[in-house]
Amino acid sequence: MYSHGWIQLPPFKDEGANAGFRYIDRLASGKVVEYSIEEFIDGVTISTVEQITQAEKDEIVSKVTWMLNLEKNFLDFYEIARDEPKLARAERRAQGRVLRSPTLFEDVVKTILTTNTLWAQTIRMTQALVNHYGDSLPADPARHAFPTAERLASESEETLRGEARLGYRAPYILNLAREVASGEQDLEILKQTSMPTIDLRKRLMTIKGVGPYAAANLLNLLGRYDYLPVDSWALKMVSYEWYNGEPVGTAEVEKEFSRWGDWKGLAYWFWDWAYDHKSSESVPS
DNA sequence: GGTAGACCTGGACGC
DNA sequence: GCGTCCAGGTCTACC
Repeated sequence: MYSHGWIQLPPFKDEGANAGFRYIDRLASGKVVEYSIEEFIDGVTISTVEQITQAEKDEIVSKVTWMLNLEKNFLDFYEIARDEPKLARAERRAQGRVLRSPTLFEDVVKTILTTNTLWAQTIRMTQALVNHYGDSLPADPARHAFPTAERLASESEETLRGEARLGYRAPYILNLAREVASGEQDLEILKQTSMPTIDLRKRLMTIKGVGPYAAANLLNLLGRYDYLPVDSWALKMVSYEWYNGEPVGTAEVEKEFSRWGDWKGLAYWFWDWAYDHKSSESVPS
């Protein structure tokens, strides 16, 4: 849940340590509900305030299973991580799962909003999209679900720039929304595809606004861990981990994690970075 | 296939 | 108060 920042992006709502999280969702029926997810013995519990049908219940269970990647087994990763002190805590903490949105459309939009900006801006832009274009939660109309592709597709680039302040990302988001809404782009099928990772990466990079970093981030979310989302943060971490703070490039990041093969992404994601420990004494935060 | 320059935004910083 | 820089990159034009 806390392994990356998604929990901070609406319509997720963090309920605090040991209290799980909430998510406002527009179901296939069009009904907008909020569900709470809490850890339970050997699993999670899901609860809603709203009255829902059996079909809606099944839909929510299916979505939460995807969001928490509950069907994934990480034993192979733990096996190779045990001998690496920097990863030894992963098994103890049951790490490996990375929170994701119910739809890949939402995760692609959010990933594009992480590029070339500060995290605070990513939160602000996501909040703006949700507030302006997401369907209201009937029980609390001030709160909203994530906007559908159809809703975003109906907006103009100027509106997305002016209202949501997406800047140059506005045409990327609009283009994606229109392709998904028209059926030209089927992102949901990519969740279960068996195509090789290299081909899936190429497919993701056909989306305007999705480059090497964004594609690798999305591949990790899709459970493909053989590419690294190398961004400025990764360069900084690797620099302080192995190069005494000297500037490094993508090649150095790739080199340091190459030995983890198909688990590269998870090794990177859950690495116990030296930078975190010494940041307060030697590195400006 | 590699590289330079432009791109929205808003907070931090220096003056 | 103002100008500059830059941040969890990507696209396009050009070579």
